[in-house]
Amino acid sequence: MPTPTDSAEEKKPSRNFIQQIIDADLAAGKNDGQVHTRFPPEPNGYLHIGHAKSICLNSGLAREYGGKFNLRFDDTNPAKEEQEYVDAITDDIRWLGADWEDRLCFSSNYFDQLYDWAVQLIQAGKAYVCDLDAEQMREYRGTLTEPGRDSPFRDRSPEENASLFAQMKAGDFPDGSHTLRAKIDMASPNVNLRDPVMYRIKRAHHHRTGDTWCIYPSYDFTHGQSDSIEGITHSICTLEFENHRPLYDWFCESLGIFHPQQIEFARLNLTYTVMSKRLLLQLVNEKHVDGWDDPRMLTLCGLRRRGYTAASIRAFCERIGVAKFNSTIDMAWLEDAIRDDLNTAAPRAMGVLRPLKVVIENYPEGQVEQLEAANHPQNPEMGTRTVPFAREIYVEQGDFMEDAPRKFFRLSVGREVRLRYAYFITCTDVIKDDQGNVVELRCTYDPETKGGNAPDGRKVKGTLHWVSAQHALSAEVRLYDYLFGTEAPGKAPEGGTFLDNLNPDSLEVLADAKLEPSLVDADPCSQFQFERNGYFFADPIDSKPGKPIFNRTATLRDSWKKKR
RNA sequence: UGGGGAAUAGUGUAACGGUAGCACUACGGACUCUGACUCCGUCAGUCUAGGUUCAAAUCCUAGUUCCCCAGCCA
Repeated sequence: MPTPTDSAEEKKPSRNFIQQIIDADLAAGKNDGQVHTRFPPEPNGYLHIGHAKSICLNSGLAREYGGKFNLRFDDTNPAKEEQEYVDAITDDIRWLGADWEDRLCFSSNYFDQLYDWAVQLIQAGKAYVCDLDAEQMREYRGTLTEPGRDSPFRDRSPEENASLFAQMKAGDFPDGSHTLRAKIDMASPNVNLRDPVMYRIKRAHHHRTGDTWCIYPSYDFTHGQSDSIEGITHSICTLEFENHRPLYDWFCESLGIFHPQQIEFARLNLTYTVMSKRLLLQLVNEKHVDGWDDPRMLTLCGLRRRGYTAASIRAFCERIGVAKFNSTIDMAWLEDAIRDDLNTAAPRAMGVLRPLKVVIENYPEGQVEQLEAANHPQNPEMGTRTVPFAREIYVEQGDFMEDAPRKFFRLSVGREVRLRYAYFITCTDVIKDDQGNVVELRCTYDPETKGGNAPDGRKVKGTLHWVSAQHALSAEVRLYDYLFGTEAPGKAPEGGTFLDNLNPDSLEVLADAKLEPSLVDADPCSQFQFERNGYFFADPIDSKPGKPIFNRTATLRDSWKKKR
């Protein structure tokens, strides 16, 4: 008789469509059973969460199938590419945890081979040098609904083309004056096949090849062959390259070289953010954020500085799945991933973000007690620490309310609450300034409740975090919120730009939060849950010894806030 | 009015002719020295219209909607 356990075991883990294709390839004996993937960034910007999806997909597949994963920079446009980006990208990928072993590759390493292949196509009558300038070429290309016209230079002889191409390489022509084009079909309904450019003349300093070349291969003439050279079995890319696949096929077949299988998937979109390199660059250049690693940016370095762990980003990429549907993932998924990770990993501490002083009138003046607190209530192995308690403490301003509703389980005159790991206290009086603002609370404590339990068995509904006033560490704490205030910020409002969608409250700096003294030694990059507040990350750049600065990674869920 | 893709709860993603499942969100409840975590529950879905079949998300036909392509960018 089947038990529930039996039926649960029968459920197979679901396979995404790429895994299904690879399963089928392996079953058919393709590629000698090998799986080899790659991540091919252009070093012209920083990596963001969308790239993480691709990195996790590609490196994850290689790991799953016992295959290999390459990192290859597609660096064919020296005008936009820089070593700085190469360094930042390799750092980010390493941090994310993808391992390319000794296979750090560059398309620019294949420039000689690519040149030879171009000559091969010329000799085969499949490529020609064209004298049309950029504007003329556009006119000849036709439109989406009308075929293009053949270039007047299309029928040059292989000998003439070879000689002209050699001259291009030798620097005999000015930039933009000539191109090498594939001779395919100017009437093709697929515009990518209307004699695409293979080489252009561009006198620019390349970050790796320097000034060796004045002609550079186009991406289309480089990408597929680079995959081929590296023996990439499954060339996984985003949907917009689907239209290019016939062109890559044409190059591989015309050249008679190994033919990787290209598979396209939908890129990641997230609510409340923009993902395009252009817009991210604009945010940085116009200083709407503090740089590429601003914790509000969904760049990998920004997320890292916000306190997101690599494991949480990997888990996120795993959960969102892979498909061909253009989807937009709710930002809540990202937050869920980091909360999930940090909930088990982060030690707890007490920090009062918006302090309100409390004087415990019946507590002896000058007395200090060292109380024991658990570093992680669900995980005793993380040990305990000591927190000092004294007559004057700080609590959170939001933990007091004058005319409190019944469901408010915190402080109000006459109400009793527990101070975590300390005592029960009862509020007796409120002190206000001239404007009527609450500036101080007067309370009494019950000495019998030391440690947080009442011998008479009475219960309190609320437990508050607190910090001893005289022992408190004053620290800067940065509260981050969504950079944009609208779900689809890429869509500019009528007559405006996406910048109009920026959230003016995305950063709040608290100059004088009061933290428990043990945090004075917090190492840069260490992470804590400030109980009842959220997860915080000691900023690696601005923190100084004895003066940590904390970035809020994520808030805790707050069902009380929702009720109100 | 060219070509290439895609449509399953609010958001994602499974089911590959045989009980539409899972996760996130939302909303209830239990538990709680974190209004956290955890646990339990509720709401909610096959783009439309025909057809084939004992049986259709799945196969066929016709439509609808959305995305991509006219860089010497990638």
